[in-house]
Amino acid sequence: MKRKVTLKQIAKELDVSISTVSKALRNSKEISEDTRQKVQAFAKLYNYRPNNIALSLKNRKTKTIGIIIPEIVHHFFSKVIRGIELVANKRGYNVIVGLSNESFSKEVINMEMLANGSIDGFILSISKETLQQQDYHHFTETINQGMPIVMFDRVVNEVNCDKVIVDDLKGSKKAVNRLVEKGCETIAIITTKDYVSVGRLRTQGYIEALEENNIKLKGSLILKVDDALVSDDDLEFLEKDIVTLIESNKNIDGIFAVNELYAITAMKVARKLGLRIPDDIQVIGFTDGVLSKHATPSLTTVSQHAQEMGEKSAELLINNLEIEEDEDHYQTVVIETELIERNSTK
Amino acid sequence: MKRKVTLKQIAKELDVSISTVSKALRNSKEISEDTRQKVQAFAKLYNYRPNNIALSLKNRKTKTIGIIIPEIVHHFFSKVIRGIELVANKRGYNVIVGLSNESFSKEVINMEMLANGSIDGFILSISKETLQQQDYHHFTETINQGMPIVMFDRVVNEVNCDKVIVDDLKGSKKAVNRLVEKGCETIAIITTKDYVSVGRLRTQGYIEALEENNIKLKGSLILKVDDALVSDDDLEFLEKDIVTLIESNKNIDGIFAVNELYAITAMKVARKLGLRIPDDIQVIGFTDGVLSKHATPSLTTVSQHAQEMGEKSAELLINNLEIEEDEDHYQTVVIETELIERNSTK
DNA sequence: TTGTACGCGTTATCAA
DNA sequence: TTGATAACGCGTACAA
Repeated sequence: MKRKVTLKQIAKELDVSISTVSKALRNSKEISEDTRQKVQAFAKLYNYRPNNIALSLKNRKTKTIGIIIPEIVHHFFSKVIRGIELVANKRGYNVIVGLSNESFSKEVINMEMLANGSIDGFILSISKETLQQQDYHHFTETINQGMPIVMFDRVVNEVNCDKVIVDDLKGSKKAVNRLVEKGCETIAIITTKDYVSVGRLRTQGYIEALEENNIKLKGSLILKVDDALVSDDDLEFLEKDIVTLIESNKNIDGIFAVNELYAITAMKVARKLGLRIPDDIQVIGFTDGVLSKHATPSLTTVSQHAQEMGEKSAELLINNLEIEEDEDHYQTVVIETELIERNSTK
Repeated sequence: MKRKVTLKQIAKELDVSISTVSKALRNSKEISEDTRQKVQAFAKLYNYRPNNIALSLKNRKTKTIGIIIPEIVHHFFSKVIRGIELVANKRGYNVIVGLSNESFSKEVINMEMLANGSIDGFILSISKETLQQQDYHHFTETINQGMPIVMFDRVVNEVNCDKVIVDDLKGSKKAVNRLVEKGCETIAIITTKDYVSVGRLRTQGYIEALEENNIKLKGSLILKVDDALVSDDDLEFLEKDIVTLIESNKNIDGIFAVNELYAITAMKVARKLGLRIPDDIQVIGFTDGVLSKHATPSLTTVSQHAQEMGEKSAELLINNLEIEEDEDHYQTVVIETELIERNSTK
């Protein structure tokens, strides 16, 4: 087993000083052609690579980005990671991932763990618990210590930093407008409780779209779900709620769901009730995941361009890191949504 | 903006030496109660945290695990990551993620990047390109340098290290046996080309199960797909292949597919051809992802226990890291599969 | 009880 | 052209 070699070992072996070796390897022309070649040959032979940790310590930067997300088993978040990783790698950065599991304390602990020198900056999406508690001190403290943060998707006005968001409002308006165009007159929405900001915005988009189309808003057409369908039981409750929704509004001909799972569950329930999609009811979802694509019928959906969000977030962070610029010049980038039409609409 | 404070700064501020501060913070009883309290109070006030990088350099260990996977936008892999992260965090480790994107060169580059001091060990699943080229020198070299590797799922005999695998053979036998039990007599398989080891093993399980049930093997019932359904075009080809499969074997009453996508595509095609599931054809897949659960009908599937694989991998690696034990004592842990019965079988 | 010195691996500065 | 030294931040053996 040949352990990693260090400058010191090479120096000892070749009987020169450490600094000579270092310079020779970096092609400094202070060093004679002769020793340079000798050193480089030796280094190559023993496959010398500078130790990242030592470099990090010396340079006071790690070339590593910390990602904190609520959940990794989720198409949206994994796509964002892919986007981040893509540009991070291209620009010579690594990516270290922490999961908050939607918990405030895990979010705090994870951030503290990484903030102590392991990374140069954060890209994160806020956990639900944090959003509920509205306690954002760990973010502001991190920023105050000079460590930049880029927030994506689940962001919050209280924290001053770069942000990358989806235009949820506009996206859901697009969806509802399309349903109207396709002839729907009674459009229901299946959404989350309001503390999830994206849910709130998408609900608002629904409301505004109806207004703009002069369709009267009806409270019974708005189904607010308790979110986080983790267990199968939750799913059953959702199904029952949807049954009620449809049965108490017999003339529903369009459903807009703020996520994929709500949408395909709605389709499933509708079909069970003998309704046909898209003939009797048209459905549009939000989020472009696997379920939408492979459901039968495939689901028309508002794509959030998750990977692009990741790419943009990484660009923002790295620019911030590398271009020592005026701080407080934070920007919020809005990623446009795109309506992907498939077979759940006419 | 108050930057992170170091021992040196505290020492200077309190007019004591650095080592006094260090000792005081670690509750060394060499230090007088008096100064200890003073130092700790100050440290708390300024929220002192030791710098991870400095610790890593000093201790020659980073408390960080490197994960290299082919693809993160994939239920199986993200679940494995979740498992790894879970036990890693519990044992005080962080997790750094590199994506090979199924490419040999990206796998090599990513590993080199991380191997130079950034991490203590690897958990990885081999990229397809690497499997095809059968070039495993980067793994053996890494191991030779004293950096442990745990491979999961896509493993290879040529490399000597800890491994965590699914019992693909037994899992697919379970599936096929179940189809037989449920009355199927003509069972087709949709699988990958043989260089993907899991595909090969699952195919083999299919063959053995048929033999054990005295069902004659028929070449035309084996559909080997070129894998990696990335584009929509690929998917169309797959659908056509399945159409051919079913139409040229009119009596097919069971399909075993080695992954989720193949399985639900098969269901889709079958339905298009006017066949009913599970009445006319029963289908079983492999991998327990979202598609299986939410498809209509929901898919009976062989669960791989991805999260458990991740947990086990992390345990193996960390044990290896922390218990300076006899090397060459590598083990291969087999995670049992579980048949989850849903509605695509009778 | 406190402080000095050293080493982890590297690079930069300055001296020889 | 080469080498010694300091510094990045920390912990610890040893000296005071």
